[in-house]
Amino acid sequence: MEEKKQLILEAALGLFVTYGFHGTPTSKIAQEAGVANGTLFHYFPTKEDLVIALYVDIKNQMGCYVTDNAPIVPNLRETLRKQYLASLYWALDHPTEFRFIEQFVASPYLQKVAAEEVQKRIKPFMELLQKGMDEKTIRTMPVDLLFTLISSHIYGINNYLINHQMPKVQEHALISDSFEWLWSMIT
Amino acid sequence: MEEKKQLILEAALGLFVTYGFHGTPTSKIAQEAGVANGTLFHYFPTKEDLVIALYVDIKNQMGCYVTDNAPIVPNLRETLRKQYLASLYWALDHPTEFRFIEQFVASPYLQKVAAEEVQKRIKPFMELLQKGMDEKTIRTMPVDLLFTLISSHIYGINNYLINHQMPKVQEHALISDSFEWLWSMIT
DNA sequence: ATTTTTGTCGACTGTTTAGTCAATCAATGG
DNA sequence: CCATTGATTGACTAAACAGTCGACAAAAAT
Repeated sequence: MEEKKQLILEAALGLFVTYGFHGTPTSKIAQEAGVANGTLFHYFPTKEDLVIALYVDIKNQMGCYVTDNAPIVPNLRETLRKQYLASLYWALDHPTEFRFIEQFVASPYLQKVAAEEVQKRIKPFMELLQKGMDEKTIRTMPVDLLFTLISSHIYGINNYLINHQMPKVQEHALISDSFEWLWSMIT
Repeated sequence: MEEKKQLILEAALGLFVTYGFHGTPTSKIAQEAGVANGTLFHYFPTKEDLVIALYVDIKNQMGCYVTDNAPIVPNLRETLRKQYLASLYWALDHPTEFRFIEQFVASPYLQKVAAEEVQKRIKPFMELLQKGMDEKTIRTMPVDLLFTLISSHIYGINNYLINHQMPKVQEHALISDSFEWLWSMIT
Protein backbone atom coordinates (compact mmCIF):
# COMPACT_ATOMS: atom_id res chain seq x y z
CA MET A 1 0.00 0.00 0.00
CA GLU A 2 1.89 2.98 -1.34
CA GLU A 3 -1.06 5.31 -1.05
CA LYS A 4 -0.13 6.82 2.29
CA LYS A 5 3.44 7.27 1.16
CA GLN A 6 2.14 9.44 -1.64
CA LEU A 7 -0.05 11.42 0.72
CA ILE A 8 2.96 12.12 2.91
CA LEU A 9 5.05 13.29 -0.03
CA GLU A 10 2.29 15.60 -1.20
CA ALA A 11 1.77 17.11 2.22
CA ALA A 12 5.50 17.55 2.70
CA LEU A 13 5.83 19.33 -0.62
CA GLY A 14 3.28 21.99 0.19
CA LEU A 15 4.56 22.59 3.69
CA PHE A 16 8.22 22.71 2.71
CA VAL A 17 7.55 25.29 0.03
CA THR A 18 5.51 27.47 2.37
CA TYR A 19 7.55 27.20 5.57
CA GLY A 20 10.92 25.86 4.45
CA PHE A 21 12.55 22.65 5.58
CA HIS A 22 13.39 24.12 8.95
CA GLY A 23 9.95 25.46 9.61
CA THR A 24 8.15 22.24 8.86
CA PRO A 25 7.94 19.70 11.69
CA THR A 26 7.37 16.08 10.75
CA SER A 27 4.35 16.08 13.01
CA LYS A 28 2.68 18.71 10.85
CA ILE A 29 3.46 16.76 7.71
CA ALA A 30 1.82 13.66 9.13
CA GLN A 31 -1.16 15.66 10.31
CA GLU A 32 -1.59 17.35 6.93
CA ALA A 33 -1.28 13.99 5.18
CA GLY A 34 -3.91 12.53 7.51
CA VAL A 35 -1.67 9.75 8.79
CA ALA A 36 -0.19 8.97 12.16
CA ASN A 37 3.20 10.27 13.16
CA GLY A 38 4.66 6.79 13.22
CA THR A 39 3.48 6.02 9.70
CA LEU A 40 5.66 8.78 8.36
CA PHE A 41 8.71 7.20 9.93
CA HIS A 42 7.65 3.81 8.69
CA TYR A 43 8.11 5.01 5.12
CA PHE A 44 10.89 7.52 5.69
CA PRO A 45 13.29 6.56 8.50
CA THR A 46 14.48 10.14 8.91
CA LYS A 47 13.29 13.58 7.91
CA GLU A 48 16.27 13.87 5.62
CA ASP A 49 15.24 10.70 3.82
CA LEU A 50 11.85 12.25 3.24
CA VAL A 51 13.30 15.44 1.82
CA ILE A 52 15.59 13.56 -0.53
CA ALA A 53 12.91 11.10 -1.59
CA LEU A 54 10.69 14.03 -2.47
CA TYR A 55 13.43 15.55 -4.58
CA VAL A 56 14.09 12.33 -6.46
CA ASP A 57 10.37 11.79 -6.98
CA ILE A 58 9.80 15.24 -8.44
CA LYS A 59 12.88 15.04 -10.64
CA ASN A 60 11.52 11.77 -12.00
CA GLN A 61 8.12 13.25 -12.72
CA MET A 62 9.65 16.14 -14.59
CA GLY A 63 12.05 13.86 -16.45
CA CYS A 64 9.22 11.57 -17.56
CA TYR A 65 7.14 14.47 -18.77
CA VAL A 66 9.94 15.93 -20.84
CA THR A 67 11.07 12.66 -22.43
CA ASP A 68 7.45 11.77 -23.19
CA ASN A 69 6.49 15.09 -24.71
CA ALA A 70 9.70 16.09 -26.45
CA PRO A 71 10.76 13.34 -28.81
CA ILE A 72 14.17 13.44 -30.42
CA VAL A 73 13.81 14.29 -34.12
CA PRO A 74 16.47 14.67 -36.82
CA ASN A 75 16.50 18.46 -36.62
CA LEU A 76 18.59 19.60 -33.66
CA ARG A 77 16.97 22.98 -33.30
CA GLU A 78 13.49 21.46 -33.26
CA THR A 79 14.49 18.82 -30.73
CA LEU A 80 16.00 21.40 -28.47
CA ARG A 81 12.99 23.65 -28.88
CA LYS A 82 10.63 20.84 -27.93
CA GLN A 83 12.65 19.99 -24.85
CA TYR A 84 12.83 23.64 -23.90
CA LEU A 85 9.08 24.13 -24.24
CA ALA A 86 8.30 20.90 -22.44
CA SER A 87 10.49 21.85 -19.49
CA LEU A 88 8.93 25.27 -19.22
CA TYR A 89 5.37 24.04 -19.53
CA TRP A 90 5.96 21.38 -16.93
CA ALA A 91 7.37 23.98 -14.57
CA LEU A 92 4.45 26.30 -15.25
CA ASP A 93 2.00 23.52 -14.48
CA HIS A 94 3.86 22.57 -11.33
CA PRO A 95 4.89 25.79 -9.62
CA THR A 96 5.04 24.22 -6.18
CA GLU A 97 7.25 21.39 -7.35
CA PHE A 98 9.45 23.89 -9.12
CA ARG A 99 9.84 26.03 -6.02
CA PHE A 100 10.76 22.95 -4.05
CA ILE A 101 13.47 22.03 -6.53
CA GLU A 102 14.87 25.54 -6.35
CA GLN A 103 14.92 25.41 -2.59
CA PHE A 104 16.46 21.97 -2.55
CA VAL A 105 19.29 22.59 -4.99
CA ALA A 106 20.25 25.76 -3.12
CA SER A 107 20.36 23.89 0.19
CA PRO A 108 23.11 21.74 1.65
CA TYR A 109 20.81 18.72 1.13
CA LEU A 110 21.88 18.66 -2.51
CA GLN A 111 25.26 17.24 -1.59
CA LYS A 112 23.57 14.29 0.07
CA VAL A 113 22.05 13.04 -3.16
CA ALA A 114 24.43 11.05 -5.31
CA ALA A 115 25.86 12.81 -8.35
CA GLU A 116 24.92 9.90 -10.63
CA GLU A 117 21.32 10.25 -9.54
CA VAL A 118 21.41 13.82 -10.81
CA GLN A 119 23.31 13.06 -14.03
CA LYS A 120 21.40 9.94 -15.06
CA ARG A 121 18.38 11.61 -16.62
CA ILE A 122 20.17 14.38 -18.43
CA LYS A 123 22.68 12.20 -20.22
CA PRO A 124 20.78 11.94 -23.54
CA PHE A 125 20.29 15.67 -23.49
CA MET A 126 24.00 16.22 -22.98
CA GLU A 127 24.79 13.98 -25.93
CA LEU A 128 22.36 15.95 -28.04
CA LEU A 129 24.15 19.17 -27.17
CA GLN A 130 27.52 17.59 -27.86
CA LYS A 131 26.34 16.50 -31.29
CA GLY A 132 25.18 20.04 -31.99
CA MET A 133 28.63 21.35 -31.19
CA ASP A 134 30.37 18.65 -33.22
CA GLU A 135 28.42 19.61 -36.31
CA LYS A 136 29.18 23.28 -35.61
CA THR A 137 25.55 24.28 -35.20
CA ILE A 138 26.11 25.31 -31.62
CA ARG A 139 28.97 27.42 -30.27
CA THR A 140 31.90 25.39 -29.03
CA MET A 141 32.23 25.33 -25.25
CA PRO A 142 32.32 22.77 -22.46
CA VAL A 143 29.08 20.84 -22.76
CA ASP A 144 28.15 21.23 -19.10
CA LEU A 145 28.68 24.96 -19.34
CA LEU A 146 26.19 24.98 -22.17
CA PHE A 147 23.84 22.91 -20.06
CA THR A 148 24.18 25.32 -17.15
CA LEU A 149 23.47 28.23 -19.45
CA ILE A 150 20.29 26.64 -20.76
CA SER A 151 19.12 25.55 -17.31
CA SER A 152 19.56 28.93 -15.73
CA HIS A 153 17.81 30.52 -18.68
CA ILE A 154 14.82 28.27 -18.09
CA TYR A 155 14.92 28.97 -14.36
CA GLY A 156 14.95 32.67 -15.04
CA ILE A 157 12.08 32.66 -17.50
CA ASN A 158 10.04 30.47 -15.22
CA ASN A 159 10.60 32.71 -12.25
CA TYR A 160 9.49 35.66 -14.30
CA LEU A 161 6.38 33.83 -15.44
CA ILE A 162 5.52 32.83 -11.90
CA ASN A 163 5.82 36.40 -10.65
CA HIS A 164 3.97 38.01 -13.56
CA GLN A 165 0.61 36.44 -14.17
CA MET A 166 -0.58 36.89 -17.76
CA PRO A 167 -3.04 35.42 -20.27
CA LYS A 168 -2.12 32.06 -21.78
CA VAL A 169 -1.68 33.49 -25.26
CA GLN A 170 0.78 36.12 -24.12
CA GLU A 171 2.54 33.53 -22.01
CA HIS A 172 2.96 31.25 -24.96
CA ALA A 173 4.30 34.07 -27.14
CA LEU A 174 6.84 35.00 -24.51
CA ILE A 175 8.04 31.42 -24.13
CA SER A 176 8.32 31.04 -27.87
CA ASP A 177 10.29 34.28 -28.16
CA SER A 178 12.55 33.39 -25.29
CA PHE A 179 13.61 30.22 -27.05
CA GLU A 180 14.68 32.31 -30.01
CA TRP A 181 16.76 34.47 -27.71
CA LEU A 182 18.35 31.44 -26.14
CA TRP A 183 19.02 29.97 -29.55
CA SER A 184 20.69 33.17 -30.76
CA MET A 185 22.89 33.05 -27.69
CA ILE A 186 24.17 29.53 -28.15
CA THR A 187 24.62 29.49 -31.93
CA MET B 1 30.50 48.65 19.67
CA GLU B 2 29.46 46.98 16.45
CA GLU B 3 32.40 44.60 16.43
CA LYS B 4 30.56 41.67 17.97
CA LYS B 5 27.62 42.20 15.70
CA GLN B 6 29.98 41.72 12.77
CA LEU B 7 31.49 38.60 14.33
CA ILE B 8 28.03 37.14 14.72
CA LEU B 9 27.13 37.87 11.10
CA GLU B 10 30.35 36.28 9.87
CA ALA B 11 29.88 33.16 11.97
CA ALA B 12 26.28 32.86 10.89
CA LEU B 13 27.22 33.12 7.24
CA GLY B 14 29.64 30.21 7.34
CA LEU B 15 27.35 27.97 9.38
CA PHE B 16 24.23 28.71 7.34
CA VAL B 17 26.00 27.86 4.11
CA THR B 18 27.38 24.62 5.49
CA TYR B 19 24.40 23.36 7.50
CA GLY B 20 21.47 25.37 6.19
CA PHE B 21 19.23 27.66 8.21
CA HIS B 22 17.49 24.77 9.90
CA GLY B 23 20.68 22.94 10.77
CA THR B 24 22.29 25.90 12.47
CA PRO B 25 21.29 26.58 16.08
CA THR B 26 21.75 30.09 17.40
CA SER B 27 23.87 28.64 20.18
CA LYS B 28 26.42 27.39 17.66
CA ILE B 29 26.49 30.76 15.93
CA ALA B 30 27.23 32.50 19.21
CA GLN B 31 29.86 29.93 20.07
CA GLU B 32 31.54 30.23 16.67
CA ALA B 33 31.48 34.00 16.95
CA GLY B 34 33.02 33.81 20.40
CA VAL B 35 30.21 35.68 22.12
CA ALA B 36 27.66 34.73 24.71
CA ASN B 37 24.30 33.40 23.73
CA GLY B 38 22.55 36.45 25.07
CA THR B 39 24.71 38.82 23.06
CA LEU B 40 23.36 37.38 19.86
CA PHE B 41 19.83 38.16 20.92
CA HIS B 42 20.87 41.60 22.04
CA TYR B 43 21.72 42.48 18.43
CA PHE B 44 19.17 40.29 16.68
CA PRO B 45 15.92 39.84 18.60
CA THR B 46 15.05 36.67 16.69
CA LYS B 47 16.86 34.18 14.52
CA GLU B 48 14.82 35.41 11.58
CA ASP B 49 16.05 38.94 12.16
CA LEU B 50 19.60 37.63 11.99
CA VAL B 51 19.01 35.79 8.74
CA ILE B 52 17.42 38.82 7.12
CA ALA B 53 20.05 41.23 8.44
CA LEU B 54 22.72 39.01 6.94
CA TYR B 55 20.97 39.06 3.60
CA VAL B 56 20.63 42.83 3.56
CA ASP B 57 24.24 43.22 4.64
CA ILE B 58 25.61 41.00 1.88
CA LYS B 59 23.39 42.59 -0.75
CA ASN B 60 24.79 45.95 0.31
CA GLN B 61 28.37 44.78 0.08
CA MET B 62 27.80 43.43 -3.41
CA GLY B 63 25.93 46.55 -4.46
CA CYS B 64 28.73 48.82 -3.23
CA TYR B 65 31.34 46.80 -5.04
CA VAL B 66 29.51 46.90 -8.33
CA THR B 67 28.66 50.60 -8.25
CA ASP B 68 32.22 51.43 -7.23
CA ASN B 69 33.92 49.29 -9.86
CA ALA B 70 31.56 49.65 -12.78
CA PRO B 71 31.03 53.32 -13.54
CA ILE B 72 28.33 54.36 -15.96
CA VAL B 73 29.91 55.56 -19.22
CA PRO B 74 28.27 56.89 -22.40
CA ASN B 75 28.57 53.59 -24.23
CA LEU B 76 25.77 51.28 -23.14
CA ARG B 77 27.50 48.08 -24.13
CA GLU B 78 30.62 49.02 -22.20
CA THR B 79 28.66 50.03 -19.13
CA LEU B 80 26.74 46.80 -19.16
CA ARG B 81 29.92 44.83 -19.70
CA LYS B 82 31.61 46.51 -16.75
CA GLN B 83 28.62 45.79 -14.50
CA TYR B 84 28.50 42.23 -15.72
CA LEU B 85 32.18 41.64 -15.04
CA ALA B 86 32.06 43.38 -11.68
CA SER B 87 29.13 41.23 -10.55
CA LEU B 88 30.84 38.05 -11.60
CA TYR B 89 34.18 38.93 -10.06
CA TRP B 90 32.55 39.87 -6.82
CA ALA B 91 30.72 36.58 -6.76
CA LEU B 92 33.91 34.69 -7.56
CA ASP B 93 35.72 36.42 -4.71
CA HIS B 94 32.85 35.75 -2.31
CA PRO B 95 31.65 32.21 -2.96
CA THR B 96 30.26 31.79 0.54
CA GLU B 97 28.28 34.99 0.37
CA PHE B 98 27.01 33.98 -3.05
CA ARG B 99 25.87 30.58 -1.82
CA PHE B 100 24.06 32.26 1.03
CA ILE B 101 22.21 34.57 -1.33
CA GLU B 102 21.20 31.62 -3.47
CA GLN B 103 19.93 29.77 -0.44
CA PHE B 104 18.12 32.81 0.87
CA VAL B 105 16.30 33.80 -2.31
CA ALA B 106 15.11 30.21 -2.77
CA SER B 107 13.75 30.12 0.78
CA PRO B 108 10.47 31.45 2.16
CA TYR B 109 12.52 34.06 4.05
CA LEU B 110 12.68 36.10 0.86
CA GLN B 111 9.06 37.14 1.22
CA LYS B 112 9.81 38.62 4.63
CA VAL B 113 12.16 41.22 3.22
CA ALA B 114 10.42 44.25 1.81
CA ALA B 115 10.23 44.48 -1.97
CA GLU B 116 11.55 48.05 -1.93
CA GLU B 117 14.67 46.87 -0.11
CA VAL B 118 15.34 44.52 -2.99
CA GLN B 119 14.50 47.01 -5.74
CA LYS B 120 16.30 50.02 -4.29
CA ARG B 121 19.83 49.17 -5.41
CA ILE B 122 19.00 47.92 -8.88
CA LYS B 123 16.99 50.94 -9.94
CA PRO B 124 19.78 52.72 -11.84
CA PHE B 125 20.59 49.48 -13.60
CA MET B 126 16.98 49.10 -14.66
CA GLU B 127 16.95 52.59 -16.06
CA LEU B 128 20.09 51.78 -18.00
CA LEU B 129 18.41 48.77 -19.55
CA GLN B 130 15.30 50.78 -20.33
CA LYS B 131 17.41 53.39 -22.12
CA GLY B 132 19.06 50.64 -24.15
CA MET B 133 15.66 49.43 -25.28
CA ASP B 134 14.42 52.93 -26.04
CA GLU B 135 17.32 53.54 -28.37
CA LYS B 136 16.72 50.13 -29.98
CA THR B 137 20.12 48.74 -29.04
CA ILE B 138 18.54 46.04 -26.89
CA ARG B 139 15.62 43.83 -27.83
CA THR B 140 12.27 45.19 -26.72
CA MET B 141 10.76 43.30 -23.80
CA PRO B 142 9.56 44.02 -20.27
CA VAL B 143 12.52 45.51 -18.48
CA ASP B 144 12.29 43.20 -15.50
CA LEU B 145 12.21 40.21 -17.81
CA LEU B 146 15.45 41.44 -19.29
CA PHE B 147 16.82 41.87 -15.78
CA THR B 148 15.80 38.34 -14.84
CA LEU B 149 17.47 37.01 -17.96
CA ILE B 150 20.74 38.75 -17.15
CA SER B 151 20.65 37.77 -13.50
CA SER B 152 20.04 34.12 -14.14
CA HIS B 153 22.78 34.14 -16.75
CA ILE B 154 25.20 35.47 -14.15
CA TYR B 155 23.99 32.93 -11.61
CA GLY B 156 24.53 30.16 -14.10
CA ILE B 157 28.02 31.18 -15.13
CA ASN B 158 29.00 31.66 -11.54
CA ASN B 159 27.74 28.27 -10.53
CA TYR B 160 29.72 26.74 -13.34
CA LEU B 161 32.85 28.61 -12.29
CA ILE B 162 32.45 27.51 -8.69
CA ASN B 163 32.12 23.86 -9.67
CA HIS B 164 34.92 23.84 -12.22
CA GLN B 165 38.14 25.19 -10.83
CA MET B 166 40.44 26.55 -13.55
CA PRO B 167 43.43 28.90 -13.99
CA LYS B 168 42.72 32.63 -13.72
CA VAL B 169 43.53 33.27 -17.39
CA GLN B 170 41.09 30.68 -18.61
CA GLU B 171 38.52 31.91 -16.13
CA HIS B 172 38.84 35.43 -17.42
CA ALA B 173 38.54 34.29 -21.02
CA LEU B 174 35.38 32.38 -20.23
CA ILE B 175 33.82 35.32 -18.45
CA SER B 176 34.70 37.62 -21.31
CA ASP B 177 33.22 35.21 -23.84
CA SER B 178 30.10 34.67 -21.82
CA PHE B 179 29.37 38.37 -21.89
CA GLU B 180 29.48 38.24 -25.68
CA TRP B 181 26.99 35.40 -25.64
CA LEU B 182 24.71 37.31 -23.31
CA TRP B 183 25.01 40.40 -25.48
CA SER B 184 24.13 38.45 -28.59
CA MET B 185 21.07 37.16 -26.80
CA ILE B 186 19.67 40.49 -25.73
CA THR B 187 20.43 42.53 -28.88
C1' DA C 1 -6.64 -22.37 10.74
C1' DT C 2 -2.46 -20.50 12.13
C1' DT C 3 1.59 -18.15 11.67
C1' DT C 4 4.12 -14.33 9.66
C1' DT C 5 4.53 -10.21 7.61
C1' DT C 6 3.29 -5.63 6.82
C1' DG C 7 0.89 -1.41 7.73
C1' DT C 8 -0.93 1.71 11.10
C1' DC C 9 -1.52 4.01 15.12
C1' DG C 10 -0.63 7.67 18.74
C1' DA C 11 1.23 8.22 23.22
C1' DC C 12 5.72 8.85 24.79
C1' DT C 13 10.75 10.47 25.43
C1' DG C 14 15.29 12.53 25.49
C1' DT C 15 17.21 16.12 23.33
C1' DT C 16 17.61 20.34 21.25
C1' DT C 17 16.19 24.89 20.50
C1' DA C 18 14.99 29.82 20.47
C1' DG C 19 14.61 33.06 23.47
C1' DT C 20 14.66 35.16 28.68
C1' DC C 21 16.57 37.23 32.57
C1' DA C 22 18.94 38.91 36.47
C1' DA C 23 23.37 40.11 37.27
C1' DT C 24 27.77 42.20 36.10
C1' DC C 25 30.84 45.19 33.53
C1' DA C 26 32.51 49.35 30.73
C1' DA C 27 31.91 53.71 29.24
C1' DT C 28 30.08 58.07 29.05
C1' DG C 29 28.66 62.33 30.93
C1' DG C 30 27.02 65.65 34.33
C1' DC D 1 32.39 60.54 41.72
C1' DC D 2 28.17 59.04 41.07
C1' DA D 3 24.39 57.91 37.82
C1' DT D 4 22.76 56.34 33.75
C1' DT D 5 23.10 53.84 29.80
C1' DG D 6 24.21 50.18 26.96
C1' DA D 7 26.99 45.95 26.26
C1' DT D 8 27.87 41.27 27.84
C1' DT D 9 27.36 37.21 30.18
C1' DG D 10 25.77 32.28 30.86
C1' DA D 11 22.57 29.71 33.46
C1' DC D 12 17.93 28.85 32.78
C1' DT D 13 13.16 27.54 30.72
C1' DA D 14 9.25 26.36 28.18
C1' DA D 15 8.20 24.59 23.97
C1' DA D 16 9.03 22.00 20.06
C1' DC D 17 11.23 18.51 17.83
C1' DA D 18 12.77 14.02 15.53
C1' DG D 19 12.40 9.69 16.26
C1' DT D 20 10.84 5.24 19.31
C1' DC D 21 7.88 1.71 20.80
C1' DG D 22 4.50 -1.53 21.97
C1' DA D 23 -0.01 -2.66 20.56
C1' DC D 24 -3.21 -3.84 17.29
C1' DA D 25 -5.22 -4.84 12.68
C1' DA D 26 -5.26 -6.65 8.11
C1' DA D 27 -3.58 -9.28 4.79
C1' DA D 28 -0.52 -12.95 2.97
C1' DA D 29 1.70 -17.05 3.27
C1' DT D 30 2.01 -21.62 5.12
